[in-house]
Amino acid sequence: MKTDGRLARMLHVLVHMGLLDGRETSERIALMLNTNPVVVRRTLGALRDHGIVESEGGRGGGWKLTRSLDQVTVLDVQRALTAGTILTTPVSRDHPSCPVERAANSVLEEAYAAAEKQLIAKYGVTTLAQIAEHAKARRWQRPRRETDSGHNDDGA
Amino acid sequence: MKTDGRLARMLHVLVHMGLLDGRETSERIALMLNTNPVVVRRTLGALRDHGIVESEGGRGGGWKLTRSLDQVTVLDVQRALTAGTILTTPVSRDHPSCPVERAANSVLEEAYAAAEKQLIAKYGVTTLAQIAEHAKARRWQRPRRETDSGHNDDGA
DNA sequence: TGATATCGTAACAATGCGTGTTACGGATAA
DNA sequence: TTATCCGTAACACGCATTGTTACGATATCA
Repeated sequence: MKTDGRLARMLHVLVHMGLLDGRETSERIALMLNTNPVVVRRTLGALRDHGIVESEGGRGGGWKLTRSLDQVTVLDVQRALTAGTILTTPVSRDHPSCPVERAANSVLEEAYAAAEKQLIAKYGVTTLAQIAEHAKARRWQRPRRETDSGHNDDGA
Repeated sequence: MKTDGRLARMLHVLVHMGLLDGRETSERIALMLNTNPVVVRRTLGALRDHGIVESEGGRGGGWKLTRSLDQVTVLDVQRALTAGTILTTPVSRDHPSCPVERAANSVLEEAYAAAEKQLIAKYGVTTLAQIAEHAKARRWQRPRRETDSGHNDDGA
């Protein structure tokens, strides 16, 4: 199953933006995410609509966080990306009036509701600042090699 | 995101098979699942490989449960369908050596691991017999209409 | 004013994976 | 020997994210 990589990408890049603390163009951000500027504008656009970042056009324009890293939770980003539920319950709709199918679906729905509740709880208490701290801790554990410029490409 | 409907379908049809308690052909099962026989054979084949059902070819052949409904859990079915994890953690792999990306991924992995643990716990204690009971209870709450033959089509 | 840098967005191809279909070979019972 | 059924290959389809190209709008700088 192909997963939706937007949340991970946004967490990644928002932390970078917070650490760099400046206005970044979609071009530079695309390099961080190993993709192209249009994808960046498309996805960051959703975050802008929810007040997490702001964008400015024209020369010298780009993207900037509207709050500090400790004031944005993973849940904020998730909600900005998709309105509804996070997990999609794998129900069947082959015979919607069949009591057996409904009973089977019920079990799955309950299980997924509980799982998602747990996800949301975790997302709600995790800030981007914590991710940044986590990243710094990792960096210290492994001494830097060559030029260490925040994000490095992986010889891909 | 398009979900994998196999688990729900298998739960649905296994309960029917347990209640009917006979050998069912992929053709008849396909009608229950509103699909075609090849899809049924394909999916039930995975369950057969894990000892949940058995199949027999030739005239009078078909599919049958190898155990009673109270001896098959939702987890058994899930495991038969997919070997690895149930949920797919939505990590990014844009710059695998970037500490920020790794830190973001870590958060997601932990959250999903906890959510999946909960799912598994629920799946492990839920048997097909319980689903069958649930279905009966529903049936009783709503008086039957017309001919009630286990599974009815939905005028689709 | 004109050149340049950036965003905003439409349009369309590529990708991945479960699903749907057709086809055909093998096996089993009447 | 014939009628069923399973087993499996092969290929098209649906659907959502991602990738790409293109072009218009806007803001800055000389």
